[in-house]
Amino acid sequence: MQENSPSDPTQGSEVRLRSLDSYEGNLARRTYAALREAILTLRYKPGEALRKQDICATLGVSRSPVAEAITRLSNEGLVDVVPQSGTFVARFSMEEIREGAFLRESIELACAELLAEIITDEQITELRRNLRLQKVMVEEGDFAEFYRLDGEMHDLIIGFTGFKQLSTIAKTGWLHVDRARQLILPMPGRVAETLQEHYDLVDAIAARDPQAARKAMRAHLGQLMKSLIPLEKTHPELFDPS
Amino acid sequence: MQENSPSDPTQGSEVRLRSLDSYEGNLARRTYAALREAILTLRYKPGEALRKQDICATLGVSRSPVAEAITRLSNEGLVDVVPQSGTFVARFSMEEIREGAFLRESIELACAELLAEIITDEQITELRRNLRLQKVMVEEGDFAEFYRLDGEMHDLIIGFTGFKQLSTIAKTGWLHVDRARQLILPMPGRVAETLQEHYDLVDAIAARDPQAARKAMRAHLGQLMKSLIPLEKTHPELFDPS
DNA sequence: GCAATCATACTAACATGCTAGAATTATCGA
DNA sequence: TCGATAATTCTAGCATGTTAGTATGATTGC
Repeated sequence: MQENSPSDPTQGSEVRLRSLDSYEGNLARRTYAALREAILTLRYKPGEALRKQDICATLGVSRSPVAEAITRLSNEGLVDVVPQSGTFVARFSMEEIREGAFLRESIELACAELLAEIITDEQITELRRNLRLQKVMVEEGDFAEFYRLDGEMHDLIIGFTGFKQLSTIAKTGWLHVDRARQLILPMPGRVAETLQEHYDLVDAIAARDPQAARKAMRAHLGQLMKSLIPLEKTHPELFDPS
Repeated sequence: MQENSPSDPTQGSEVRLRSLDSYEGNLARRTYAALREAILTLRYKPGEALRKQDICATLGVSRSPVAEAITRLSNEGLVDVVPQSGTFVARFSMEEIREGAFLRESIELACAELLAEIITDEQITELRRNLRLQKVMVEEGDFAEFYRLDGEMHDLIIGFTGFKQLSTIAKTGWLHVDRARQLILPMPGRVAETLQEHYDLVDAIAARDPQAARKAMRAHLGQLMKSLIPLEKTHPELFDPS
């Protein structure tokens, strides 16, 4: 379990957290953001213990903001707090991943259906602009930027409904999916397929066809889940024993 | 704004919070539960300032658990924290209410659709048992118990999908709707209609008819929203200026 | 060598002191 | 009388001391 170099046991935690300057808000919020990013990018490994003292020392803050940050992470299910014992990065759970995908599907299906009635031409243009950028990134092989645009597109779709909080909720449920997705090496072929699925989805919305939008969204998320399921066998140590 | 009796300004806060013995978990969690209940039942009025000192004194705890509780309430949008100034019970916002209803509709539509394929006979029996109890409560005029059963039925529907967290998320979005619903005096006629809508919904699920289930769910939530919209005019002081 | 017990070193949880900033009130000036 | 300014009193946010419970490792008894 101990993966740090014996010669310098503190190094591991120092390099994993970005400086708080990178974030905004009060100390607690920034600490939360730093930890969250480190967990989602797997710089903190599932099952690993979270050492408050190290975190305090690394970030240069006291225990208060760290404690508040951990409380929030616990609410999101990214860490497990064991009373009087310790705090651990949550392991993956295929159950939670399925649930997060189902939640997002539920929300986006409803949004896509609603949008098919109310979407404006400008909004369609914005979606298509995003798609063009996605295409460029696929061609250039910049997968990181592609995934960022992917997330942005989903955000746009939800945001166009006019609801302000919905995107946050969809993303929170999506956290576990996103973390697991870090383990998948992006394969050019699959990424191209994903892009095509995005085209289908936007086309359906632009055509103001709710049924087609639903179908496209289902197919898209179904493909993603298909790529995640094998992870439980290839990385069993990162998953909840269940 | 000051509604307490001038002769005893502390009384107001004392009677509004139930003893922490009523809840379980650590102090912070119990404090959160007590405050949450008081806010949702409108014992704390929208717009009102939340006095930490009073809360500490009333519950007999220090500021730490109260601060953590308020942080969680802030995440849920039930209170607004103004830095270095104060914490206030969030006012109603028709926008948020609509959004909460949309979220719940999204989730339950997806659940109802899924259930139409996988629901078991025992689960249908359990839903029908709940409906019979609802009917009794309508006949006896026990609206509080009726609403409890209402919530339980929605929980059953979501729970039958096998997803564990979904119900929590649906409820969190529903918070604002539930709080606003406290303002509506239950009218026997409307409650009977609601019961009928519940029958329609369960019938559609039991008939394993996803389309009918969707339609019934839509109609049900649509009726509820219709009863909430007038509140903004009848209780403008409880709403966000927008 | 091995199991049970005890001491030590951790942790989360809670209490409390302190600080900077906002809001309110009181004071002053015209 | 009224407007501007200064003092007081709030608050959230942060730091830190304290406590109780857990896990680990050493020690003892056999």
